[in-house]
Amino acid sequence: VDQDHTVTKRFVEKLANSGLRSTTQRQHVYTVLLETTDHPTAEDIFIRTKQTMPDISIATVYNCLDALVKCDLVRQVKINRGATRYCPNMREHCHFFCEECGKVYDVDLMAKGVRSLVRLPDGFTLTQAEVSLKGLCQFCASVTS
Amino acid sequence: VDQDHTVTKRFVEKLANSGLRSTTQRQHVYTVLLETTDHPTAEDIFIRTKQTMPDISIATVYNCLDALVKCDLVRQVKINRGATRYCPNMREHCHFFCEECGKVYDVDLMAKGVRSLVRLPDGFTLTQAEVSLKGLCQFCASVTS
DNA sequence: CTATATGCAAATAGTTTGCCTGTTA
DNA sequence: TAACAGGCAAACTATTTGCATATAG
Repeated sequence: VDQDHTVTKRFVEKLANSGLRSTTQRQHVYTVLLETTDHPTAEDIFIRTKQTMPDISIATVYNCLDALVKCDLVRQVKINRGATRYCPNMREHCHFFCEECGKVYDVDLMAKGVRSLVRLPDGFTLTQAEVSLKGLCQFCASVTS
Repeated sequence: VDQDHTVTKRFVEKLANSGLRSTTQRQHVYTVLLETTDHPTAEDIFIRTKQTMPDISIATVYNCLDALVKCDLVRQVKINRGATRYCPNMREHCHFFCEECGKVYDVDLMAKGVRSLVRLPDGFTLTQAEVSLKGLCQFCASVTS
């Protein structure tokens, strides 16, 4: 529908702003990400993207993800020592990692935002801030061990 | 000196609290970490630890780091898509990653702390919070490209 | 003593690279 | 029609595992 057209236009513009091109592969990868609620790894995204685009390669998935990160359509989420995860939600929020079940949850931040917390030394320039939390999710916490 | 004795005692206790043993290797790895100002990777730590303990293996370094993280003597720092880094500074602070030179800087947080920023959903239990920042350090920012 | 930790080497992720071909603006 | 992006396979880097031996409590 029309929403689709808008997304596509924004998509092309965002990429162009960073000197990057809109390609079929980048569109598919982004679509896959928008459909996820979990925070998939490059491998997860590769598998899901192959459903609509069987010939895509893992190297291209990495390339697409790098492009989407560079133009601020997607952000990387690093939590444990495993694979990097990706998140298409660019609104300010943070990630909660459950140490028991391994799930990653989006958690809202209070109004003031991350920047209010930090006093950068003179001359430092901030482009991105990320907050990540660890603990037990409501389900795992209730299973008192 | 006496400080040494104190550190060792705290070290043994911290490990014991988590049901872990104090070993020569864990002591050396921790000592190496305490001597660093940068935020070394497991590989960096391996190389430095070999200077005082030539027979240590990389698998043991990972084991030691996991043990030190588990008993809260050390924290992991994950920033880019490369190797995990380690930090022996457990006071509340965050990490600034310079996108140009790749250095990691410690940055203080304001008094309120990270927890004031976050409203966890009911039933969630928080054990650790980490803030990481990206941008340009004062040196790289001044070299306007 | 015995559970826990180490050393080694090989296995397994996770990510990047190079080179040639295809596609976008 | 350039410059940029994709496909493939191989290279590389980061981390984990299994098993025999050593060591801490």
